[in-house]
Amino acid sequence: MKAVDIAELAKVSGVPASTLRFYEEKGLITSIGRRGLRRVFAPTVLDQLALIALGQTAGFSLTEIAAMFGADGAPRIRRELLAAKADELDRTIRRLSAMRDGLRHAARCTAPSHLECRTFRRLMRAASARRSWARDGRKPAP
Amino acid sequence: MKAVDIAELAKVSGVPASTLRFYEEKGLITSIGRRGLRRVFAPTVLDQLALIALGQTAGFSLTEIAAMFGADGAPRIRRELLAAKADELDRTIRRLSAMRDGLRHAARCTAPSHLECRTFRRLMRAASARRSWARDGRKPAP
DNA sequence: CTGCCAGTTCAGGTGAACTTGAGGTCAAGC
DNA sequence: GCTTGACCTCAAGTTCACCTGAACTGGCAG
Repeated sequence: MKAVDIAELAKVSGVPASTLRFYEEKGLITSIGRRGLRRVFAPTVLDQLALIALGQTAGFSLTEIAAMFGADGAPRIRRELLAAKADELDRTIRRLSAMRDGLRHAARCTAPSHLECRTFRRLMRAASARRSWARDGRKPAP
Repeated sequence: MKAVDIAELAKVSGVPASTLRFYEEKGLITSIGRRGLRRVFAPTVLDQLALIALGQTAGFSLTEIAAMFGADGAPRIRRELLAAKADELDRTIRRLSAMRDGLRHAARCTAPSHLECRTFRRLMRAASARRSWARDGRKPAP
């Protein structure tokens, strides 16, 4: 496996050089050395980048993702963390699904104003209720 | 219906006073007057706040939400916009579902490193591929 | 040897959605 | 009448994930 410089890495990964530098500064990736001033990366960085992309899509912050790499750059992922994120995603998905259905309904609902549509108002209440207990961190009793 | 001052509105709506002021500045809500210095709001603002919360959960930005109110504060929502957002949500949901399933698998997968798990690598590839064409705005041919 | 050009560092900017802090004001209670 | 405390304004700060620009450096072509 041969080393790649930042331009090549940017090209094959699709990640802009500026972002690669930013990631290195944040400790998400590591350059294996320099050729002159130029960073040189091991090809395994591609895996790390893919992992970063994955983590982002899953909703992890860059800081959280950084914590998932060992000093060697190999992923050290706690499985409970993954399960927890999966559960979180599940909740998000449920919420978004309700939202999508509500939007679909509202889109074809014939009430003169959306405010007069029951489904729409139910959604509105749900959304504001969610915010209320998101503010103080507790869910009201059902 | 009686008017409410900002403290009361904050209490019943769960939205901090600072946020209410911010929303007013952004044109999302309107105070009906002042009592001394204090803002006084019409109770209908509660509906607007609920609508804002709804829009946010649906993924609209505050600017987009602002555009959904007429000058009178009554919602003027283009139905096509709702349908479009519903479609967008649909795509998001699909993506997140795949992610959730992948995470669940990875959480109980017994491969020594996640990098050696097929499912995990498939997810990784999907995530980086998605980013690549998100960067230049086109989806590769299937 | 010289000059080019793609890389480098470092400071600062972006935008979204708010929050915080300093200093000012006013209606109400004593 | 004076104090108090909640609200006011305006500027600036915060977080996240980057991007931009200016000034600089070094390998390589000629």
